[in-house]
Amino acid sequence: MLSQKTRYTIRALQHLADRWRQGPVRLDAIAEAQNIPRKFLTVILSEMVREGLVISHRGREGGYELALDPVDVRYGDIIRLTRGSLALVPCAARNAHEHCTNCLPEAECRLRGLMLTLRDEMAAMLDRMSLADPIEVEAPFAEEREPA
Amino acid sequence: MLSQKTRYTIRALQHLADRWRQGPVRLDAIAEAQNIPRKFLTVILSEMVREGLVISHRGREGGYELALDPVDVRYGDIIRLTRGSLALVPCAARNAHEHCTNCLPEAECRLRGLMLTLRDEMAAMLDRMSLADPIEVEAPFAEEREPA
DNA sequence: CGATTGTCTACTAAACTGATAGAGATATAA
DNA sequence: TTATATCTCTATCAGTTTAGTAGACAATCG
Repeated sequence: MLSQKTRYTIRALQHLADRWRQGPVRLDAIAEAQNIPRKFLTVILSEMVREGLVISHRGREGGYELALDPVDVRYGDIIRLTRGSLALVPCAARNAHEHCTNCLPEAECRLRGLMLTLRDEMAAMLDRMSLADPIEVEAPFAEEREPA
Repeated sequence: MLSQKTRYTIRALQHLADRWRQGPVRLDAIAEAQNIPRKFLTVILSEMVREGLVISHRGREGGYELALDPVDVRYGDIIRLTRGSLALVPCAARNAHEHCTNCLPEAECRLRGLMLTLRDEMAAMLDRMSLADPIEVEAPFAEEREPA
């Protein structure tokens, strides 16, 4: 699962991407439009500024804007940034590799083999899509109803 | 990330798959070979028995065996079972669907759109692979060394 | 019987997560 | 130069989840 924080981050960045080159967007505007707790969003956006993905302006008329063209911000990058890695298992991370605890030697671990392949497939897709892509949304699933 | 428990589960099932039709395998044998804490493994295997994936035999010469032909146990099933869902976000689960908290309406959420596509890709791969597949392992990555 | 092996429920310590508090820094403009 | 609007940073917190353990119990075999 992506953490709530990662999800907020992605939606905040999408919000900024949609307003690319339209001047700074205030934190409160993002929080309200995206339904993200205000205080939590300050933490998230400050982090994005530190990471260089977002530029901030203080004072009147201040706010946030994307530091890069949306087309250059790929979802894979965002997730790697907030989560450390795309992999579903530490030993399958290609960037932030770590050994798993209580595992087999990596050279023998089929779970690792499988998870590496999966990671690469996920990466291929997530690194193909950027904040500039119009993602088609899908209708919500029919609501499951409580058994009467 | 997959939880440690899910990883243990998968490796335990792989162990049983490798010994399919060779009689019951004792818990201690699995724990030792797969480097899984003994007591924790009891919890895991009992759960698998309850789910019907594994059959147990008590007493002398007892142990565990897979309840199905390994070819019929797909990785997607195992993960759905232990983790509830393959999706990276609750609203993108096709089986165990749940709304995300503090999100946009699902019909408008691009994060959901993206995560649904990703989920489907992951599912395609994980449901194609079964415990019977010989997964090619990959050499461990070169060790990063501490800066001197 | 008694040794062996699995089953079940409860419990716990540690880590993580989501969120908030509040003092501080900076920019603008009147 | 002061008032105000904004963002920034560090600390803290309560709740949940996770990994793992304890220990009494049940079944099977010889």
